[in-house]
Amino acid sequence: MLNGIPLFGDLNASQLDSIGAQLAMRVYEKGDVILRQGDIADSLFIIVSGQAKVYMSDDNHREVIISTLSPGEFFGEVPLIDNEPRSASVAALDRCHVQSLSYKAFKKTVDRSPDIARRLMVTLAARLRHADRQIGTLALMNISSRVSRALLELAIMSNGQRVVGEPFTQKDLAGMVGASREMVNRTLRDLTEQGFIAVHRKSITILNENLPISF
Amino acid sequence: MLNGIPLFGDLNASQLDSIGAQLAMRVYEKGDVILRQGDIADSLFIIVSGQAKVYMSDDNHREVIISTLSPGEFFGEVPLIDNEPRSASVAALDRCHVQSLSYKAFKKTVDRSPDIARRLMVTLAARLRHADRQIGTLALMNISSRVSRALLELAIMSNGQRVVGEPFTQKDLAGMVGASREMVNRTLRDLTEQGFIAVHRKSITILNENLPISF
DNA sequence: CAAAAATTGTGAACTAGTTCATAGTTCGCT
DNA sequence: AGCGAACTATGAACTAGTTCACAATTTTTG
Repeated sequence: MLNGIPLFGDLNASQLDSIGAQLAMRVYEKGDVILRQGDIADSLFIIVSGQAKVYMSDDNHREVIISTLSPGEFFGEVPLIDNEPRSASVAALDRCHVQSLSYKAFKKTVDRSPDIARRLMVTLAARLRHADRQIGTLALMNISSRVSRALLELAIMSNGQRVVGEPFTQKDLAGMVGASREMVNRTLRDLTEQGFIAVHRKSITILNENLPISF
Repeated sequence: MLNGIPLFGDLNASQLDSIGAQLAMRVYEKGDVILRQGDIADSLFIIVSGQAKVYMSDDNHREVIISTLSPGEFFGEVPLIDNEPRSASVAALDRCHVQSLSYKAFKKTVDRSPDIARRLMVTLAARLRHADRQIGTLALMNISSRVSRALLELAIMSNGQRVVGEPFTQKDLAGMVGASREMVNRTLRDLTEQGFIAVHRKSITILNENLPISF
């Protein structure tokens, strides 16, 4: 969602080999924290399978989800650029296979393939756009519109229908739109009653693209 | 605030000359729109004097201020990277002198001085951190905390005191914290009564760094 | 300097959203 | 298959914040 460009997409075989030697693969179970806000950083991560959430939380267990990550996406790159501690935490939404690459190794790779620097920049730009839109949404829209917007953003095509499937719970949705879990529940009920969506088990199907988003 | 690194800080004289030839200076009066959300972009801007706001607005005249820009800072660079339309508008908060540089010319410059690409990236990273923090603030904190946070962020040292001066009105502050103007007014009154700040004319002095920011 | 425009200040009514409490469901596990 | 944990659902009481209305003050402009 954040960015469809695989970071090491079309390197040649020997380039991939030399990176491959530096990559370490790890498996995280649902709920496992992959990296933590405030930590000193020295590596970058790439999601191979599963999904993860980027989030910040406050003293009292409340949490905002800043974005979600899907296979092919990388994260943890910002401290590489500015040498500051990690600005958010990342945790697995379901079982994840994640590769890590030390900044040291990554910098070497960038030197060999300046095209990767460009991809990094395109990704940063996409994230910035996304974040700014989110700020606008939080500041200007009511909860029902924010939920609608989140659904449209999370939905993927499946059998010709837009569906928001696992691993997203109502609590996750609440974290994404900055609202209580109860309000998300009531909004989903209303959208269902109005025929915009259908909820089955853990998946939500969008029946009508024109979800009510009002300012 | 977003970034103190001047974009063309230490180019040599001939490099600066060749950019200089491409720069166009313009003056904008308070309130003038410098660029507009949705526009196709072909240039980058650098603030020489004055301050500007980056904002998004909805159908009904409500507006969120995403960030403010001070002399030395540049803006409008995101479409250069991803070729998408402008994601926000920028308007002058007071009289501004702004230089514009076409993407074409900028790209040429980047080729000559790869260090500029690095600075661009550092700025993007800073903006992303700032935006993410803002998302967290909007989603997790109450208005009084958001106002306190904004004051601390906007304050500059002046005669050994932290002061938020012109050109910020209560309406601007409201846009920055995603709240109504009235609530900002009431919060400022409360903070004054509690001895945290002092308001004189259009400037706010912070008397006690420990403004009440609670989650 | 006077009139107009913008900004600030505040009370009162309203409303969107939270929080709490509690029950019903589904999930995951041994 | 059965039990505990997590998730979903919903009503009711509460509260933070909005909106409206209007007055007072400050700033801008002819």
